[in-house]
Amino acid sequence: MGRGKIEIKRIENSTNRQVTFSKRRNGILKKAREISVLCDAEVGVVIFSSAGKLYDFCSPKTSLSKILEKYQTNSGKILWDEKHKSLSAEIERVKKENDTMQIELRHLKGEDLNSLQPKDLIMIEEALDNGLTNLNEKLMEHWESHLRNNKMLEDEHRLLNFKLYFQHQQDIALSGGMRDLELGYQPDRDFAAQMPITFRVQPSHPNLQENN
Amino acid sequence: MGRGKIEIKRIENSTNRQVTFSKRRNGILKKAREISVLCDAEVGVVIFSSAGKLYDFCSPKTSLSKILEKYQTNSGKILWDEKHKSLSAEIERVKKENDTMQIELRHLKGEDLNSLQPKDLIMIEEALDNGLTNLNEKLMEHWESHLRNNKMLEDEHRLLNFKLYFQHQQDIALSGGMRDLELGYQPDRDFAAQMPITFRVQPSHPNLQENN
DNA sequence: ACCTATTCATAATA
DNA sequence: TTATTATGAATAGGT
Repeated sequence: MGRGKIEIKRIENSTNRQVTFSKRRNGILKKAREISVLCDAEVGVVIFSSAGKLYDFCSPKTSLSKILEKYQTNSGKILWDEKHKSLSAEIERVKKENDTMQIELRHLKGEDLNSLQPKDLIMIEEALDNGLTNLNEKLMEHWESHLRNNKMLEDEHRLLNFKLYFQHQQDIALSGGMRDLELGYQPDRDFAAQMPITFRVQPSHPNLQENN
Repeated sequence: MGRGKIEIKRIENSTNRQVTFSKRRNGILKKAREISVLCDAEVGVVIFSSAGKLYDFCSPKTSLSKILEKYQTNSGKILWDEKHKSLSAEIERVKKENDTMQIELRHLKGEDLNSLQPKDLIMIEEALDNGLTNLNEKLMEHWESHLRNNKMLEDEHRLLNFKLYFQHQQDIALSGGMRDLELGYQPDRDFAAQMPITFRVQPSHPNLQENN
């Protein structure tokens, strides 16, 4: 097209090359715009001149990012930079770790045991036993601390009662009047109900039986 | 260019649209190739048809990756931003899941219990109990299957012995000779040592005591 | 897919 | 760079 046919090979004359680039570049970008409108296509064009100047087109209602993402999923080619690879690898790694833990958790909860050999089952059992031991130790600490606190409260309570009583007697002595003393220590009857299951003696926790 | 001028707007007739797409797509890709050769330009084109089919061109001696990397440094636009974000979010999500499981695992193993309240400890304990129950059930299955197999072997053994003995007696009867019968069933004395820890009766597994 | 009248893009030129 | 224009290329519509 033009005053003469040309061969498709590098234009040696730099000026001509530049002019041709300018014209054809516009031509391509125009065509890209047209096809995207006419045919409802998603188009992305990126052009660098030999001088390194950038020109680009992207069909409306989308973005180069989106087009390129689609390109990757569609072509299987990977356009990503190193950062992406490392991110993907990281995901892969963490997901694997996740799976391993998932399985271990299931096993500890007594699920998905069918594929395991007795040897493995016994290892899990030992882990569970161990966990229970540690757990009971910790619960015992809590319990003892609870008892200690309770004892302190009780002592304090008694002391207050004593003081009030003493005051009362003093009042009586001073005024000759008579009042009911309504205060008095009352143990918490609901306490047993708050006691953790662990400490209600039951056959499933012989260690605690021994500790009792 | 064609039998008539057309307006640049979406072609409603689907067949026409498809045909036009096909023609113009080829046109663009050809132009892209030509400008890259004629003008020594770097060109990348990605086109998706409305049906989602992918066509692309990339100038020789380079790659879409390289062109796009250059695009980013040159334009300042970050094509990967969205992808980056989604990947990072994915990592974040999976790592969080990981941490949760990590903590749960530790707790089940009786580690890092200091921050927990008795209520939480009891929940963990119930999970462990549950796990142990399931586990023991599974081990019991293995054990019983083991015993069954053993019984079958034993029965077979007895049968063989009986047959051999019978044969022996026949031989004696027939030959009048005398031979020692050296075969006989002997129980496996080491078997107890192979018995998994679970089944050796011990105070830590009262359920099994009951099952015995 | 092929045909071709027509429009469009552009090479040469200024 | 831009404008002009002759020419070849691209393609719309039809088969």
